[in-house]
Amino acid sequence: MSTIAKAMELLDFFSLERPEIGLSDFHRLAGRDKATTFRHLTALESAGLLEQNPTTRAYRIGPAVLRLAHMREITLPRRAGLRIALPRLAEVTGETAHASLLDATGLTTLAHHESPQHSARVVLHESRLPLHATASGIAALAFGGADLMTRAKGALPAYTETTARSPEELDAAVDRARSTGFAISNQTFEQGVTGFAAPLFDSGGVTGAVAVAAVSSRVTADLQKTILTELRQAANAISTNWGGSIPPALIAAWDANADISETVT
Amino acid sequence: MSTIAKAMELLDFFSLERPEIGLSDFHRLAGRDKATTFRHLTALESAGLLEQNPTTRAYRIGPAVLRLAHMREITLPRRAGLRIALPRLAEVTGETAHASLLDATGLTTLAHHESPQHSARVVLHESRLPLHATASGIAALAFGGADLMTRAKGALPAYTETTARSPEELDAAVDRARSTGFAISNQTFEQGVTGFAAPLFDSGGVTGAVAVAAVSSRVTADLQKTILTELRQAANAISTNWGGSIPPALIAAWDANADISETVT
DNA sequence: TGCGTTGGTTCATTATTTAAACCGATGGTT
DNA sequence: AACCATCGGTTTAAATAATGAACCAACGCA
Repeated sequence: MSTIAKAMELLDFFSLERPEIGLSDFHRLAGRDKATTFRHLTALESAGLLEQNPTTRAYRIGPAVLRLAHMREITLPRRAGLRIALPRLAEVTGETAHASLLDATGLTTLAHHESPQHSARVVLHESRLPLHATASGIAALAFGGADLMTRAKGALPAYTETTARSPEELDAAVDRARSTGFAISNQTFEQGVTGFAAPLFDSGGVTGAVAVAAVSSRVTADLQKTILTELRQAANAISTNWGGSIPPALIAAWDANADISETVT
Repeated sequence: MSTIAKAMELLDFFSLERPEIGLSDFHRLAGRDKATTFRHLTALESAGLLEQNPTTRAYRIGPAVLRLAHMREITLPRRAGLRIALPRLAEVTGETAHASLLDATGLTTLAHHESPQHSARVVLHESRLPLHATASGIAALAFGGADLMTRAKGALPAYTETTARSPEELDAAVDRARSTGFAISNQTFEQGVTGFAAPLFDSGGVTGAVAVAAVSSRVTADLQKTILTELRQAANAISTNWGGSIPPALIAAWDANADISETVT
């Protein structure tokens, strides 16, 4: 592994729950030598990707990422395309809608919108979504490249009792999504949450997914039909906005299943 | 120089004007070997900090920075503290207000607000501000550490005829800012723009600057007085919001110069 | 006092990075 | 159609930079 990759890995240890990490913690988390870890951290710091809390000396995300993120959003607007579609999706379905962006290792939540309709609604707290355990991930896998699939099969941690545990189970879920045009996950990532997702495309192919996270107990055949109809429209609108288009195979899958509305098992 | 630092440097070549850069361009810009550059780029890409435009194969900022920026903004809100102060500053002065964040190599614009009062107003198009040529930079230098100053003196590119060209000129400008509590730059970065700035503090010291960019021809003794008064209030409000406080030396400087209102030379 | 932390540093050993040359593909020119 | 420049990407011995065990100093605690 390159030293650059090793240094970058350190960034992955940050999360909303652990926004600041000290040298010794990094040393333990990464399982690398303390001196090595220290040099990596200072290198990242001098680039502005990290900074030290002046009182605790713990490391946290630095200001440079704000500049980079700003630049990306200006030159490659993604959030803008969600501003209409996502609130509508949340409002019409009465559930939580979110969109995420595909990268080398998984999905990153870009934006989400909660419906004010119900007091009980799904609240998202993870910004990184695993490919194998979420509807969004399955949707992306179903219409993404083969390399994505092999990477997804590399590790299959179980989040709930219904998470796909083997490559075969994952294949089955992905095949189902490919033939219906939607991924539906019944509490595979979080208890009590049923996910519905459709893939998103830009000019280069699959780049993410749009999804509805519904309270499982509220999902009826009717609601499911509404969600899927709306999801199809949202995926269309967002993909168009991103300079992509829905591939013929997906349109065919959607059309073939337009009237079928089997409820979640 | 560490290979990590070399790889990170590549990120600095991106700008709003140059949002996508190909391998050969990087090779030329960085002045490093093509194979080396390639390895750095792929390393950054696999970490998600970069991604390739699928059609042109050129590299651009990757989706991982969105996740990191999101996390930083959630756990260490900076923009939130500007939402009241910046619009007020723009409205009362009738000019463009902006705030920027200090990192290892310069200032990054965090947010800006233009006054609707005049049709002619300063429009910012640079997100990176040099320390030696902007009011914001001088303000940060005046109340920042010595290491910041040595770094600023490392390179002194001239943007206009009045940009500080020598370490001595820079020292003079910084000393002036230190004794008055404000940095005032007369067209040192862009023709026709006069900058007024005050430093911002968090719990660890100087972290940025708040500034007003005014159309030079409009600057009168009256307007300058208004700007400085408002700037002082804004710097106070924002620093407090960021968990910092104005150091006694700066309060003293402000108080000593409260009634003096020498116009820009 | 002594123990267990913390963040940070040193230096011989080792492994990775480096750069020149090379490759195939693409695109524009004559 | 042959040519030439340029593109992204790959291969090698040689050089440089990364590594990790041991070591500091400082802090908190009993």
